[in-house]
Amino acid sequence: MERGAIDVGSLDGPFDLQATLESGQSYLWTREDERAYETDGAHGGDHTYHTVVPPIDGVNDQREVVRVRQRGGVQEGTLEWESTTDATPILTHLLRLDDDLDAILARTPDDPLFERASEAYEGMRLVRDPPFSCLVSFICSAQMRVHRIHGMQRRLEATYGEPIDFEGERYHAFPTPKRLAEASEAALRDLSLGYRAPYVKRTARMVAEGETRPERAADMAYESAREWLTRFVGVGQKVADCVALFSLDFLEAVPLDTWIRSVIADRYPDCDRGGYVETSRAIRERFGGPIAGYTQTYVFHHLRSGGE
DNA sequence: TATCCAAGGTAAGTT
DNA sequence: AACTTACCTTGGATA
Repeated sequence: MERGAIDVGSLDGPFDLQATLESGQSYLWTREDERAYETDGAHGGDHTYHTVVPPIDGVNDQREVVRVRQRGGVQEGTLEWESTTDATPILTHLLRLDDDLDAILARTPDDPLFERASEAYEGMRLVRDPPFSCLVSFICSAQMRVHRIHGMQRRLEATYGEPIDFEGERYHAFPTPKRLAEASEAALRDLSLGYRAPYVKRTARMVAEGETRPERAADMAYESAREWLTRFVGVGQKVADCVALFSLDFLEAVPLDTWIRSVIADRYPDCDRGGYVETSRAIRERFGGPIAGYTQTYVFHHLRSGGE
């Protein structure tokens, strides 16, 4: 067992672990003192979270357990971690601690809605989820509430994920493409995936059989990447944007979900161009171009947690 | 207590 | 290419 701490003050800009992990971006972490995230706008808490990380190119070369909590605030606090390995590079990768948040926020729009959102969730960062897990979790997100999406991922892990024992506890990795491809549709439905069950199975099979992998979109231009990602079953433009933004480093991606669409209708009607592609371009420009995805995530979380 | 409805959409079938 | 519709499940609202 290794343990360590990351000094938040050493980062470029603040960091809020709870706001980052409970803002509906990632469904791959579990809060230890809670069955499921309430996600009612919580931030600044000192809860402990854990995840099991798959091998990530240039970061770690085997599965690792990581537990982390934040102490002492979003400006000068520390991130205390325990892991099967040195978790500093892993956390830096997964939680985008390498982003210069001050510089990014300086590029967001001068807009009252965004001002309120960024004040309410100071230190919220985007995540950088592992691609396959991100893809599956957002396929599951269709027409589903946030805490239920989270529950589906936990059941997938418990049922099909490789177990790893750490400090007397048993953790489960996210299932491999092979395991999900081998699962029966009925078994996946038993985990309450509903009509998403065959989507997950077929997408997993595409990856397991080596046909293609979501990572391949990372080297493409943004709009090409989004279009390309829709080849996976259960992935349309919106889910493709989520994978682009929350996993593949396309910070310009703005997923057009029902919340953002209602914001567009209410506050930026000139950006509603009818189709996804054109509306996406317009709102991306309004939200800050290259960092529009950061703006989207603050606005989304703010609205979803009751702000207006 | 029973019923109804909508939830971070997508695929497949029509016009 | 643009427009409908069906699709699993279930917590929370309404009667």
